[in-house]
Amino acid sequence: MDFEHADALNQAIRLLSLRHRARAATLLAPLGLHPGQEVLLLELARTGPMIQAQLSEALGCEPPSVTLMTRKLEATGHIRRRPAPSDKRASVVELTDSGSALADRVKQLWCALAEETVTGLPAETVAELPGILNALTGNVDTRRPRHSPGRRQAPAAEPRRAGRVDRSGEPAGDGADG
Amino acid sequence: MDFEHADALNQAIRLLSLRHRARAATLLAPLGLHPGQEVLLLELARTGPMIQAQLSEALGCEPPSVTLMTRKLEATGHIRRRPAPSDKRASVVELTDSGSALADRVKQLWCALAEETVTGLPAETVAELPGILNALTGNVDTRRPRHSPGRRQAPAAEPRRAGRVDRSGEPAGDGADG
DNA sequence: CGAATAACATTATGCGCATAACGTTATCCG
DNA sequence: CGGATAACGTTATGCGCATAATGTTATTCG
Repeated sequence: MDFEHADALNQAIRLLSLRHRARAATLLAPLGLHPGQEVLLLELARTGPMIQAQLSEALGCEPPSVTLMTRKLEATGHIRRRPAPSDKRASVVELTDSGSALADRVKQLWCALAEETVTGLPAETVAELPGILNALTGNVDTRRPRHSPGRRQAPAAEPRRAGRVDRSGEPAGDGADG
Repeated sequence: MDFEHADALNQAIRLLSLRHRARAATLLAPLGLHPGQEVLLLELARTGPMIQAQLSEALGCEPPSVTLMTRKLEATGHIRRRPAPSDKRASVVELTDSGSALADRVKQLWCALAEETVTGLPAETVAELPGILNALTGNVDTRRPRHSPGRRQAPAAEPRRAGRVDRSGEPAGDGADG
């Protein structure tokens, strides 16, 4: 691939990143949220309570990012953190009632954002987009090299399955052991 | 669009952003560069000396970002900043020799990154990607609303044309007046 | 001409990303 | 059992992004 084409592609990705994120920021601001926080709320809404390590895995970001985001969202009362019952290293994160309500609003603006993003594109293209983009992501994913199980992938598969924390709090312990 | 599809798309964009940028970071690190700085060097290499306002416009980011990046790249000797001859508000940014050499290396890794990104995708899809991604970007671009000339777009078109600074230094003044 | 407005670069601050390092807890294995 | 290793969350730091504010300079317009 020559430089012109390479540049066109990389720049296209970069600009989409910037603008999509900025647009999300605009939509999230009235909810008092910053880009990055919304996916954390959505993940908790989808999966239920989980420990922070599982969150960082699910979100595809590093633990310190989750630490800071959960700290802030806890401060605003949208999530709650409590020690995992059977693992003193871990803390379970869950949505509060206000957090659940907020997640519902995030879902709405998330739909609006996606619709806005694909406006004017053929339905066929729209349907293929997630797959294409995920393929690109897989190609450059240094955390999960292609065709390589990697150490990181094996643990990811297990905690995610066991990560669903029952309200009784007991499976949380098992999840943290995973 | 229902939430599931919207989520799939938004998450795909988000993850691509994170991973592509992280991969770029890995490739840029040996050159002592951080993601974001490379496009500044590439722009100067492509267009030649320009004032910072033009740079921020070309890169699609805000002026303070350019201020800090140019400051750092000047500190490492890769660019040079000098006052614009006919506008005391502006400063002209240009590559040094080491900056030009560095830009050449960035071009190489930029090609490698792009090739890595599209590995395994049909050539037809690859050819369409920049266009598709740019369409998405245009849809969510709050700085250049679709179908709206906008105040911002008018000035952008002019300085960019006149922004090409001749080595004589005189057109720079004209550019800054734009 | 001069007040009003706009442009330029900068500083301050906040944000989510990252890496590096750390202390505590849990697990593994000889 | 106990040393080695791994996992967890946290703190510190750096980075490019953003917005808000600022001071200086340039342009506009009555």
